[in-house]
Amino acid sequence: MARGKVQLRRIENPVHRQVTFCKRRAGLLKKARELSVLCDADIGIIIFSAHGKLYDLATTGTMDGLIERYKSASGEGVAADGCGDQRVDPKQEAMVLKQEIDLLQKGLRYIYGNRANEHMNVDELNALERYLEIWMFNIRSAKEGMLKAANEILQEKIVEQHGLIDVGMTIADQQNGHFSTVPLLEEITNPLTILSGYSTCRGSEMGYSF
Amino acid sequence: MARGKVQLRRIENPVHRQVTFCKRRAGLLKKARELSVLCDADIGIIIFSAHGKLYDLATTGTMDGLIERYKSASGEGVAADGCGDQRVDPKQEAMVLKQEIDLLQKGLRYIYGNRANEHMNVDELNALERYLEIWMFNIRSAKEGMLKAANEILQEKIVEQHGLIDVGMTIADQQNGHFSTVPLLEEITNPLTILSGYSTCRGSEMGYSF
DNA sequence: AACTATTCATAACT
DNA sequence: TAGTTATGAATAGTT
Repeated sequence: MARGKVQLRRIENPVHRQVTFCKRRAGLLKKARELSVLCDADIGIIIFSAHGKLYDLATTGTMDGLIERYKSASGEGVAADGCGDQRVDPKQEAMVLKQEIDLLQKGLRYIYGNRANEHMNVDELNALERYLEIWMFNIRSAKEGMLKAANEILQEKIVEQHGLIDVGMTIADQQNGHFSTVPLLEEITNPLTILSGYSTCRGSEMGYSF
Repeated sequence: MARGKVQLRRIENPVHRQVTFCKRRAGLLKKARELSVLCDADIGIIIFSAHGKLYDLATTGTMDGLIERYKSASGEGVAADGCGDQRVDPKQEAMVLKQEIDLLQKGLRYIYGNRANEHMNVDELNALERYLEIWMFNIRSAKEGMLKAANEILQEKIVEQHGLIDVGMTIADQQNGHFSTVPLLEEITNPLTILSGYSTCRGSEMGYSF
């Protein structure tokens, strides 16, 4: 690296070794966070110092979530795959879901809990923000779908009862919350698919008015 | 890096992203091996690519061994809180938090899971949306706070170094993610208090620019 | 896959 | 323990 090429062997001087450990550990975690953000990867790192102290990083959710995902992914092996690209393995999707929940719980603890015990860096905050934007988009889509369904039912009833077509718009109040029994939209495309790679999602930019 | 500074955000071009993923993944694993040898540390790395493919490294023994060690090492000492935040009844706040998490988990299952088994009515969707807006507001506030703190530090350094007051705005890059060690804002007013009853929260309306 | 111009990480030093 | 600097490494864009 600097001021002399490094030999790839254990540093004998304990002081030098400790200093190098701190610096390189920070560098390694930084690199991991960068890779995670740049390439949309989920990364977990576990480091035990020579004296047994634990340092860890999970770029997505929690380490436990990543470990579970690791166990299911590595257990199956690559061997008997056969069938080509099944786009979504339900098991892995469940793992991703768990990670998202973990991240959100961490965010909640951070926001409402004892802040001294929680540390979220900018990367984690950005990831959480991205999830929240996606979820909000879905929720608003769902509400809009319920509104449309309700209006269609209203239209049908009006046509039945009056024997003519209502030329005006029938708009149910979006805020009145009385559609509890209306079935939910059957298909809301998974935003992680259709929106993957988007960075900012505002309702107005999506053509919706909320 | 090289030939132009990299922006710390997801690489949009899939080809570039894939190439960078391969290069940086190799670099990360190399750094981990070096740290392990130089400083006598035991390191495990788990990487899931954006498409779910697993890459891993265990510098000592197996990943499973490291995971076991991680679980026993990290399992200790989350319990004793003691010094809580006295402004609100901790018990009640915990209940509220749990309810929020339950609602969010339900929302997640609805969005990503088997929709047939989940039923959310408009009231629940509205409540969830409100929570998401509040959380997003908090997240953005937190990010802005970190940005301000970073800028203050930069300002101090500039003043120190040049012995005069900088009249321009110093804006740190919000995306570079290098504020991990900046202490988080001590006070973010609880939005459930200040924002209760608000219906729509847009960054632009709050005077923030994201 | 190989090549560089650059930026980045860091070993030695303070 | 923290900050600076000279130098080696990593890598983004390119071929």
